[in-house]
Amino acid sequence: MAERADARRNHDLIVSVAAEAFAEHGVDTSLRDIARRAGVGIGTLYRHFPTREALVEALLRQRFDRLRARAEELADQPPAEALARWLTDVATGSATYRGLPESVLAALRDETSELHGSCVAMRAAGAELLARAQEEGLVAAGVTPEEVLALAAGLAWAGDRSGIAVERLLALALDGLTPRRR
Amino acid sequence: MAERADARRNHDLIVSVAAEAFAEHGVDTSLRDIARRAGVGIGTLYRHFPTREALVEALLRQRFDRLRARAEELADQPPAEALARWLTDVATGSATYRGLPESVLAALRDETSELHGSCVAMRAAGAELLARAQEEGLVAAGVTPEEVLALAAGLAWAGDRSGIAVERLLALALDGLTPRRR
DNA sequence: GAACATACGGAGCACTGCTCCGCTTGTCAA
DNA sequence: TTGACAAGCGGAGCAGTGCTCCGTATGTTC
Repeated sequence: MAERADARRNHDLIVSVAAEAFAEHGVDTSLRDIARRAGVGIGTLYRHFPTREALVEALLRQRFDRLRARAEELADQPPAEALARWLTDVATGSATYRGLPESVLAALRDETSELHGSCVAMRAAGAELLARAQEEGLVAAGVTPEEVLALAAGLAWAGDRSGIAVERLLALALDGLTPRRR
Repeated sequence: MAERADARRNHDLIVSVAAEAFAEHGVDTSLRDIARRAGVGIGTLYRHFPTREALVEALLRQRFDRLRARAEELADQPPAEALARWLTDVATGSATYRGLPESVLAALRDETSELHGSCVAMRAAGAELLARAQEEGLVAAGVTPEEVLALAAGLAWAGDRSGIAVERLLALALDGLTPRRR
């Protein structure tokens, strides 16, 4: 028996309402509230998304895919600029929903997560940019993609909490707070 | 009428149990649980600390005071090292309780907070270190104390979530990810 | 030892995440 | 068209949360 039409309709409805609610109140929004706003029962919401993470994942996957695509777009630009631009996109994009940076780091670590795959693909694309910058000596050799992503996520988090622009914090970290003695 | 002995006893008991519980499960630990572990009723806990923030504040104030003192200790060291050491202390100290970096940034912003005073004092002491580093051209002129603190808090947060050492992330930010073209 | 302000404890309210299950409803074969 | 039935729906219900309120107990003072 094929997928029922009402099920698909509800699925999409919940996703779109959740996107709105998350953007408005962060990823900790009450799921009951989302169900209410979508006009479905709480049971229906849980049928489609057994955990809150599952719902976040549905919204996060496309974000990861977009960031991967973005990294590939930037491949033909000068390494330093490409890396800086990409990290800015990562950080500012993470500020869409309050609580999202946490999900990003969680998805990277949790290998059983549905998201892990697309998250790893994104990281790999970013790693490419990082490697190119390192080849040209623009970034220290020992720096790993994980470190760079953690840095970006942390600054996205801090920007949200402090009211300081994420771009500013990222610029400080990229240029180095303390200029090199020369 | 003087303060009752049982009240003072309970107050101190709750604080010490809370410190333990926060260190173990983060600042979002159930307050009912803390009351239970302290052997007092939930009402008693709320009588002493009307909000969760009040309880966090009681634990945070001494931390701020210590960081202020630490900044003053470091005053006679070379500016760059002094700033780096102090920020390391800020960041690693923030990792004591999960959720603490958030409280730090919140206390800085919320001027009505009980904590605001000691938090501002700490910031001022840190600002001194920053200013000295800037005078010697070791840090770019436009960088503000708020930005530096937000950076440290964000990296403390990211370190906790990513499993990467806070010191490592801070070192990346201080040295600059992208070495200067010269 | 009496009087009384002060502090205590927990029942209770409105909320949360999540489960479970009786009742609909969409779908497809007859 | 109609019947059968899997699939999906909705919400009552459970255990937990933060927080309030108030009758009861207790430390303190005269």
